[in-house]
Amino acid sequence: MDKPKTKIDRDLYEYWEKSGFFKADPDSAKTPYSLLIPPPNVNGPLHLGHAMQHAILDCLARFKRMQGFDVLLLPGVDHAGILFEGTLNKLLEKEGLSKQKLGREEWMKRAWQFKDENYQAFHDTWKLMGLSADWSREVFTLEPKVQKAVLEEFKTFWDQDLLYKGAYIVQWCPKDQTAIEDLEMEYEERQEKFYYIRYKIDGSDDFILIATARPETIAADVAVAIYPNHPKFAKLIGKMAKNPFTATKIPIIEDKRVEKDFGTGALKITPGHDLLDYEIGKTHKLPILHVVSKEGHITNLDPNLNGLKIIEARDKAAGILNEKGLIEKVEEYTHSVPVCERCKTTIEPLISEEWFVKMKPLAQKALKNIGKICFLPKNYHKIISDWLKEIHDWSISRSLWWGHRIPVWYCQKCNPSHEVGKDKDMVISLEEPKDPDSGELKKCQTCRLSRWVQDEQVLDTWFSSGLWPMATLGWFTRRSLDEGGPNRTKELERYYPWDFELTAPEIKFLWIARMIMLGLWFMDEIPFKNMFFHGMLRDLQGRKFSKSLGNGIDPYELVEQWGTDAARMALYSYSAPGRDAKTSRQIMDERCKNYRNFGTKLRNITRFVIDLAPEKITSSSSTLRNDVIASEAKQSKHPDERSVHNDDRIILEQLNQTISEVTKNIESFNLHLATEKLYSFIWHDFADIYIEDTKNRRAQAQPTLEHVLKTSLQLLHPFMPFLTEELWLKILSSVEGQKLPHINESIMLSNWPGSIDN
RNA sequence: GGACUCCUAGCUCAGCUGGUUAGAGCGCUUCAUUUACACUGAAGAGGUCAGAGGUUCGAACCCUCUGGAGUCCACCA
Repeated sequence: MDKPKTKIDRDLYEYWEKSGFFKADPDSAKTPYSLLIPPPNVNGPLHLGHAMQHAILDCLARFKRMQGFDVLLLPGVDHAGILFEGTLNKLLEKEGLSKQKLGREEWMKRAWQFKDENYQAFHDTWKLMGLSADWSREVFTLEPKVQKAVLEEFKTFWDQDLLYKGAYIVQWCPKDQTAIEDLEMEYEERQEKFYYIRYKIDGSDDFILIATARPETIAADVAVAIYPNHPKFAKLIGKMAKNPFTATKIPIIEDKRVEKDFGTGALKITPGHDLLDYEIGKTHKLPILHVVSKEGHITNLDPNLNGLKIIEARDKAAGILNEKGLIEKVEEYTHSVPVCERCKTTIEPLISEEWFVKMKPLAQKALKNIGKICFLPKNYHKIISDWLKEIHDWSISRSLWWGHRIPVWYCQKCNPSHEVGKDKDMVISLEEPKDPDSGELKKCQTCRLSRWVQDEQVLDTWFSSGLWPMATLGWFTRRSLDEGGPNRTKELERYYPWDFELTAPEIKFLWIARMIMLGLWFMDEIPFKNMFFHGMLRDLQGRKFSKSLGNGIDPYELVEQWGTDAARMALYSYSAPGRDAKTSRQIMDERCKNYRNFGTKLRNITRFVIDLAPEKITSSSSTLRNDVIASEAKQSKHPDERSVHNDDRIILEQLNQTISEVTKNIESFNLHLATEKLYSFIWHDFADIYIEDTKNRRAQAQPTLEHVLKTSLQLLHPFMPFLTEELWLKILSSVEGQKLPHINESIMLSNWPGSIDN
């Protein structure tokens, strides 16, 4: 029974799209209003959160269009580097395949295939939701347009000395085989053993007691550090301790970063595998040893543990120490262990060659200007500012295949170790570097050969996503970089900064803060005027929806069962800015059902008002039609002043109040309040009271009935686009007896109702 | 350790800058019985707005404290 309705929705969508109603027009004389769709990650299907985002964006877009703005609702998709690669590799694993087995070329083929599948699914869902986006401007983050923007970003950073490459300690995910940044980690509470180990003092029977959770890394210990003036250990300063595994002499040093009350107050220093140790090692100019490989195995630095996985090595190391009588005691303790946010693998801090961006100057500029952005809820201003104040350098390289490959080429002969610097044999370029004049391959200035190899790594996803507000509008696509032509497209001039952007709070730093910094840095202007953080939908126990928990709610199923409009309305009821909400399939069904019923009510109202109109007022229908077509907002004039019944006056007053309240609430992004008002006005004020009261004076009330109905449809259209359009066209065709909609009669083109000035 | 948010009817949630008897949906009770609409209508029960104190003529809303739930950031040798 719902099938034909879905069919009508699809037809309507096609009608809108073909008529070009979704398209922005940069040449228009209208005031622009721009909304940027946060690009969903192309690694999996859209979920309820996406559906809510799309419902909100679409509502605002439709509202602004009706208000007479030139609306740009720009869609796009993110390649989602590490996330996508992880998902695909898991799929390949099931087929018995892997990255290594396939090789880069074949793997990339599969990757693009997988991307296309998801992409198609996105489009289906978007259209099903009624998203009125300008499809002609859709952007994918790996397309040439974005590549050029990314190149520009990279090159500019390089020229400004904000970019560096080097071997530093990083958070390494052994499963994904790449460095990740702090924001991509989370912590898991684990119960582990805490070993108290004796490090012998060289040339004495004395020892220094050290507490550690990682005995397997002892071979890479290069010092023992105590906090300054430790009452028990201070006398040992200047002496050497002996590494329990390698018997190497290691110095005992003082450093105030050691906590006196943690463990024994003495810390083993392993600069190769711990962030704090790395810092302390740097200060004291200690060597760096590697005992954990990028695969998460012990290296040959420790012959006893060589090749073992971390966990195995830990037990064995403890065993060996125990045999040597070096373990004083073992405690059980719980602490949080950093894991990869994506694959939950334990992170191994280790030294790796990576690229970094110096963020201080960008953050400072952002801090100066962040006040120009209107955040909803407004406390996000503080949250993001606080983070910006504490910013550290951004590690932007990832050892993946899926993403923007770092646009740096090294001379194979002169720069085999891929060193980086103004005086090194390297070139920044998307393609194999060419000479701009001859078009031939560029020659290395040292060896005059043209054998270039590109950097193996790709850029962090957010390096490109951070440019989203600019790249989508053609930032730096108008000129090649060497030409110096205008870098601002018409679109960029017109639609940047964006009027509205929204997102889930979980990517406020990864994405939003980056966009703010990059936008200000490159455009000298904030990227968006209104930044809306919606709440997170959670299950009834307050957990996030996730595939692994299997507690997700498929928006597609809701739409199938209750219709798009009903599903949208249910989502608006959860859209209060920044408010998390608990829900379940059952609760979503209840709400959807309620709004499905509301839709039916509206359908019945229309049947009553239009289909069952009294015969004698056929003549007034032409008035209605003119009214509808002209539809000047201010012209929602009220019908026939002379015969105003008191009930008419009341309903028109209520209508007026509804208009101003709904308008105000949409403008302040309180969609949940707008829908609530419309619901109670249409159902209770209009249907239950007014319509009932007009039954004994139907003919007299008919013009008011039609007027209120028509205006209600308009007010409701941004929220329930399909039903309102269907009924709107029905009203028109009932007047002229036509069946098919004529262009320019869509409710989308009607003007937003204004309240009548009394 | 630092920051933020929340606790309102059985359930899920609204309640703008403090202002008359605190709202919605679902659920519940009673009635109406084919009405444009049963995907309905009418009537109703149900809340000392987490607790305590304070400011105020007046507090669900502002301040302080306590309790509970959750999120984020930092850290856990």
